[in-house]
Amino acid sequence: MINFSDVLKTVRLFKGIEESDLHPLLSCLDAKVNHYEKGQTVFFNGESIERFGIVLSGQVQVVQDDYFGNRSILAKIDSGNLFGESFACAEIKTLPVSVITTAESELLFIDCHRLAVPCAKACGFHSRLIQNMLSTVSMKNIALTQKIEFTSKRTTREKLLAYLSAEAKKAGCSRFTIPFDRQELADYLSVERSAMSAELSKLRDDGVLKFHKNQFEIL
Amino acid sequence: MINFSDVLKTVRLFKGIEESDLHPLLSCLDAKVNHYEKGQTVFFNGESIERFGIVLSGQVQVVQDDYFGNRSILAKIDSGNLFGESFACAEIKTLPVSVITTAESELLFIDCHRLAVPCAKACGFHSRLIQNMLSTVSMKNIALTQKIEFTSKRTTREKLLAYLSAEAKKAGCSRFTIPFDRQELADYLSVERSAMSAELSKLRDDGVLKFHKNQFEIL
DNA sequence: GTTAGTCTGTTGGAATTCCAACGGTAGGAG
DNA sequence: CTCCTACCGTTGGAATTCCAACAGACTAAC
Repeated sequence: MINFSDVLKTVRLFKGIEESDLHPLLSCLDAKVNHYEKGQTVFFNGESIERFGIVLSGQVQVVQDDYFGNRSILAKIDSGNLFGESFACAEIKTLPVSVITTAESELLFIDCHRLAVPCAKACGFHSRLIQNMLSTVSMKNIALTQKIEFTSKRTTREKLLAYLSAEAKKAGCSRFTIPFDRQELADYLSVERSAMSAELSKLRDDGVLKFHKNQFEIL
Repeated sequence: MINFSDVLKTVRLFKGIEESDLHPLLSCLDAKVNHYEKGQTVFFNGESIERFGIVLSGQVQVVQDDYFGNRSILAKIDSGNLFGESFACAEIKTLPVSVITTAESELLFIDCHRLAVPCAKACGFHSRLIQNMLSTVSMKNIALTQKIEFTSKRTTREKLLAYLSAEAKKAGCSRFTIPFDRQELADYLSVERSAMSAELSKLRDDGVLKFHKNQFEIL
């Protein structure tokens, strides 16, 4: 295994684990690194996976083909991030998606069972790792639930207000900065950018909020 | 602890664990049962929780109040099901929701850390429990992701086709039965029931699908 | 059989969103 | 400075959805 420690440090799953402990941990987990060329398929639709992946370099995409053959991109996974962990952990029999590389990539694979079952040596990192894994999946869960709350509103105005008020609540302040530009926000809320811009202006004119670029204030 | 074994058997988190092993397991986890009257608050918005709950009898609701004070119901949790597990596992500092009882209830509480860290006795159920927990949270994750795929489509027609084709794929057959009535399906897809009904009829007239009640066939 | 209640499909007008196109502004490159 | 590009707001007509109301089919209770 080449030296990927600078990437591994940034992986949330390994948070709280000393850099010096990473190597023994990975061999304990029987982790394996594979090299992929651009455009290769990592996980095939329909197969059953027991390992999930971590992108060490390059990028992968999670894609889905529907009944009619239309392909849609569900996620782009960059260096330092996990993919397939939900499917591996949920012990899904047939993968409903495919994972393909969009660039030459180094990918690390870890067996979900190995992670969940304490090893014979009872190494001390294991419980930390398990907590991190649970935390990672749970946080994704919370983020997804929140997104659904926003997007399930019927009008653009309500979606915006739901999102912005949540951000204000999170910031604990009526003034806050959002991490999206307009196009990204529109995509996140599943609305049209121009219609959203118009609605933002309307909200401003109605005296509900002020904004400048990514800075917002609810009045 | 009174005899709740008939409920506990049905809890997914304990799948694969012998009924006779449940009692020692629960005491190993330091699980506690509390009684609540109807309308009591179990978890308060803003607090930090380390335990999640399992409904043994009665019902709880997960509710959220937005910036403007409007309350919305995020979930109704019946007997045998978990609540708060994502927040407890993700180690969220301030709970963004409240949990309240909608009926007189018996609730079981389990510490997330206790669950993730192998106990001193190294009891054999632990790794099974951890796998079940990971599996439970991951499955919820997958379900949420799928729902977002459907609802993020722009038109009712596309939402319907995305959902129905996914059901067909899941069933492995162009004929299948859905678990919703019309109103529930409309709520799930975040569209208007009547508009959805109209669109279903249009899809039938266009020769794309057939249906009778909850039975559908894609042509 | 009658009645009440629930579920589903239909319809028409009001409201909203989509879509494409355009203009303005800010920032970077040459 | 000028050109170029990216981002944002605006606008108007087309398309879609929402909303309320109603009618038919079915079920359960009496």
